[in-house]
Amino acid sequence: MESVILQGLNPQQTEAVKAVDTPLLVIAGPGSGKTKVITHRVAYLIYEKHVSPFEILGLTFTNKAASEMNDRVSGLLDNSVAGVTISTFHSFCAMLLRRESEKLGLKQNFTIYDDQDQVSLVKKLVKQLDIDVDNVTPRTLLSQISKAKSKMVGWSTYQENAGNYIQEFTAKIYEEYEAALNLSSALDFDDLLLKTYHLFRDYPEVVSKYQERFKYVMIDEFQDTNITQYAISKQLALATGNLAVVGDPNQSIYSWRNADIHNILSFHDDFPTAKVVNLDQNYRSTRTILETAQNLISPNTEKFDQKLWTENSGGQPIVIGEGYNEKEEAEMIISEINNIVSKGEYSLSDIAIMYRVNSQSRALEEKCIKYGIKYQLVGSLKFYQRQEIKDLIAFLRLINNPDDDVSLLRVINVPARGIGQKTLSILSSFAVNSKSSIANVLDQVFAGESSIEIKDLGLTKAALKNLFNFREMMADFKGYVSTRSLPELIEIIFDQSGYKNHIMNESENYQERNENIRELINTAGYFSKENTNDSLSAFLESVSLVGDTDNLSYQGQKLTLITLHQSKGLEFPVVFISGLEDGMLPHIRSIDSENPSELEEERRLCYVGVTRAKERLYLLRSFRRGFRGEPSLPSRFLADITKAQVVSWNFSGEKVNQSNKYVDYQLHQDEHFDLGPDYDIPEYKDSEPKEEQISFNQFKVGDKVAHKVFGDGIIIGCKPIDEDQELQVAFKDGIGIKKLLGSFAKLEEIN
DNA sequence: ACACCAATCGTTTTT
DNA sequence: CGATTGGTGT
Repeated sequence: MESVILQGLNPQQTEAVKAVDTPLLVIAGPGSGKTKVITHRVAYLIYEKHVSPFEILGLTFTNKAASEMNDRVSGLLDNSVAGVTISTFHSFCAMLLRRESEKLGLKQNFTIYDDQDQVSLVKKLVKQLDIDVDNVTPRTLLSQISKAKSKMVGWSTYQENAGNYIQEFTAKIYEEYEAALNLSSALDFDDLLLKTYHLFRDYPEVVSKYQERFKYVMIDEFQDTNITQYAISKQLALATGNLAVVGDPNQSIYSWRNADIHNILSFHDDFPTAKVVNLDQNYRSTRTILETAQNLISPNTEKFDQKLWTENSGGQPIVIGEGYNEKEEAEMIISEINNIVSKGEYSLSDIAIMYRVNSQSRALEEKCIKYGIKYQLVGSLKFYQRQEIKDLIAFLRLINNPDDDVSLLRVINVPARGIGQKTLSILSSFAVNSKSSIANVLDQVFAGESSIEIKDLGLTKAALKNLFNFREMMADFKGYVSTRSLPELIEIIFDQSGYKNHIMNESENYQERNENIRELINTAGYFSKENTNDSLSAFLESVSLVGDTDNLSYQGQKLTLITLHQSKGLEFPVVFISGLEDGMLPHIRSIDSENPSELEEERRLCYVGVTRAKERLYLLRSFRRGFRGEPSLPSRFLADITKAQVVSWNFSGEKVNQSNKYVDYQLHQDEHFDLGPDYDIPEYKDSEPKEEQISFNQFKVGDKVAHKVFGDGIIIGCKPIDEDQELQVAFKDGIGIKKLLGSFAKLEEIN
């Protein structure tokens, strides 16, 4: 058995798999077989050490990672794995808190506030306090609060240590914010972790229960954990000392979300008996790419000493190119993709374009449309963040937890019910003063439960009537929870709340919004089918923690457009990184910051992108970017890539859409491109390129078409020529590949 | 209370 | 340049 489990593992991987009775730190370089080690280690525990699957806990940071680990483990273990707990930190904690809720005086059906909810709450609090502080936005306040929470600093401690006016203000908001969450029976993401920590700290019998249950704890992407998460891990693993953490400090790119790179860097100090395994053989990339990555990362000071190596061949040189502006840069990228795909060297699903900020995708998308290239934009507009979805979810949350004021305020006047700002601010301030939720105030007003005199509130008759109707409507909805299925319930709310009519009247994107709601109803249907606990509360939790129906999978032949952050954990044969300019990557904020570790993180971000590539890597930059269009310097990171590894894109100001000439890159000395610090801003020789018109071409690669003479065929190439397009079509029946001009060919699309 | 218009604003990454 | 905020008028 042992031989089977350890088969195909290299010595370091084997060492990591077999180290099961000691703290373990695995430094897993990119492409070093990390997932393999984790899954095989689980198998080893179960089959070799006869550990029950129930005693194994795997924690990850993202849902993607959790579900991937789940798939890999169950693939390896033939379903005998049933019982291994693999989940994200956040959902693990949420599960725990629901189970132990009464100990913390928490309602079991607490609501989880996401980013948007938090912002709207903080905005409301700022307004209530009526203090104006310049340059302090709700977002700034929230990020400070979140930072404190992820370091386990409560509001009172924060207040004691406040050293200036802004911090005092923040402390005040922090205090109010906590009170508001409490009143609404709501937890934010940080609370899920923090309350779990408190639970373990204050209830020894609880922590020992879970220590006994989970004797083997593994944490993936350990470099992304924050202080609280690490503290929880220690609480869990204290009894056995059996904590295995896997990660790569060089891929720590989430410090802005309070991940602490020191967790992994000083793990060995916390656990002096820990075995440290260094996975330094790379199986993913060509030697050139790997060496480039190494050169890129080596100036960093906060890192683990690791020298990656590979048995892979050298492969192609890295391609570096510059466009005049972002449009030209996009043109270079997309036409090159079109080129290598038409030549059959790669398919679209082999290729990814990565960038620092989401807004960079726009220029790329336009060119994709122009060339008829299918693409998928990873995670830009999150399904559950869309307005109509959030609105309907808010109704559901309110049914589940009437005290959830944020959700109430969100939907009480959507669609318009004549409950305006005046009314709401009266209710709100009354609720604050009486330390109760708004729903509670309404109960008191209409159910006559207490001393609140209607006239004392100063509400108009119309407002009262509208409030009464809203309350009745919510009560009706609540009645359906036990009698109808989840999808039916959503359908009823959609219809009877007037939301359906509401979005129909906004005919602009009625179709799209309606489809989104259909999608939500479908999702609810799937959820009911697949989960034994299909309660409303469970559904809402899955919505806020599991989030998107996992990135729509990689179906079909599509080019991937993705941010560098999101690319972590993925790999592609061909990778383009766009925007290698100072100010973009590294981002301007990290350059301006007096904290040098921010710059190091940008470097790691670039490193993550580079190490996604298996065979070919293109690094692109643009001379002018954005609407300001100011000239920019090449990214300082480029200076750390040696010229020996690089080939310049032979593009020197010619019109881009003429031919594929510039794709024919040849090694040449290029004065145009100087990696040194004395870089001169190049003069662009031609006049500003004309605005290209985006013509909506009829055909794209992959379309099936019929031709009068040649018969049926499939489009394999597609090159725009002015308003027209030159098509390469592979016809059936031995006719072969023909080049045709779109406007003359009279092709018909067939299915 | 609501709809529309103007001005402003601030530009990262997200469980 | 785009989205969001604020103010206006009905």
